[in-house]
Amino acid sequence: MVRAPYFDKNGLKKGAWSDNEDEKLRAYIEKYGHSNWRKLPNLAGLSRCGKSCRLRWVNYLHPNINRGNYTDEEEDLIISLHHSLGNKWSKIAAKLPGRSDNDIKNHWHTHLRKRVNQKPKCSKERGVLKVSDLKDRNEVELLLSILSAESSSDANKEQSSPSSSSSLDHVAWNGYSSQPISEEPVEDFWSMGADSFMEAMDLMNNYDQWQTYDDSSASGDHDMIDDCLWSANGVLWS
DNA sequence: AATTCACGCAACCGCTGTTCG
DNA sequence: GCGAACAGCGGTTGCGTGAAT
Repeated sequence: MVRAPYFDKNGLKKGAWSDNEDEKLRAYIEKYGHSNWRKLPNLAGLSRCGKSCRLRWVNYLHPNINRGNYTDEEEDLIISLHHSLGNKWSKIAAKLPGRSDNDIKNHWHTHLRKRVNQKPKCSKERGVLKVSDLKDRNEVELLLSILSAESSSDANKEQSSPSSSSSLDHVAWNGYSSQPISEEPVEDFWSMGADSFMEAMDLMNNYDQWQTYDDSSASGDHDMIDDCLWSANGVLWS
């Protein structure tokens, strides 16, 4: 499953790690820490480069690493975070204790990407929200009030328990913008998201195509709406 | 039983950002 | 302010494994 071990031209070992190497690395770091990855291999008696040692420790040997199966909650969180952050695997990993960026990246490419690509545009399954559910502006505003309540309850949770993450801080309320906004405080985050959503809905009103979602002439705007709804579903049905 | 193929994941590579002298 | 050294990140690759034929 991994590359066969070999030595490069500098005499550094590459490829799969042996149990003996793992033990040496683990023992060294547990005793002395890893203040300097460059020097660590020599000090630990390993014929590896510092990069390789760091990667092995971070992705495999670190005591907090969770190598179990991903839960549905973790997968949903990754999907939401990916929607808002893009391929910022280290930032996503920071929200999932015990999971490394590499592990999440692999899981995304092998499992979740397919799942997201199969996301239903207008599915009735699981009560997924769809464009045709929103018959007029009043319903859009109703949706926003629901999401707003969700936002403030999350903000309260955040206050009472700082270590738990708010659900909204990982949901893509930038609507159709590709700009990452994860660093925004929750309030700004929400207001930016709501504006984007309303903007997209206004566009939809202008086209007067609430019930003709598949009209290809406005596909770009439909994509925007779709993104907003996908985000909304992330909040409503997670 | 043998072969082919797709998948999953550990590890590598190159680039960027940060720190330090 | 500048350049070298280092750490970290994200994209990609190599290969073992198991399912399919």
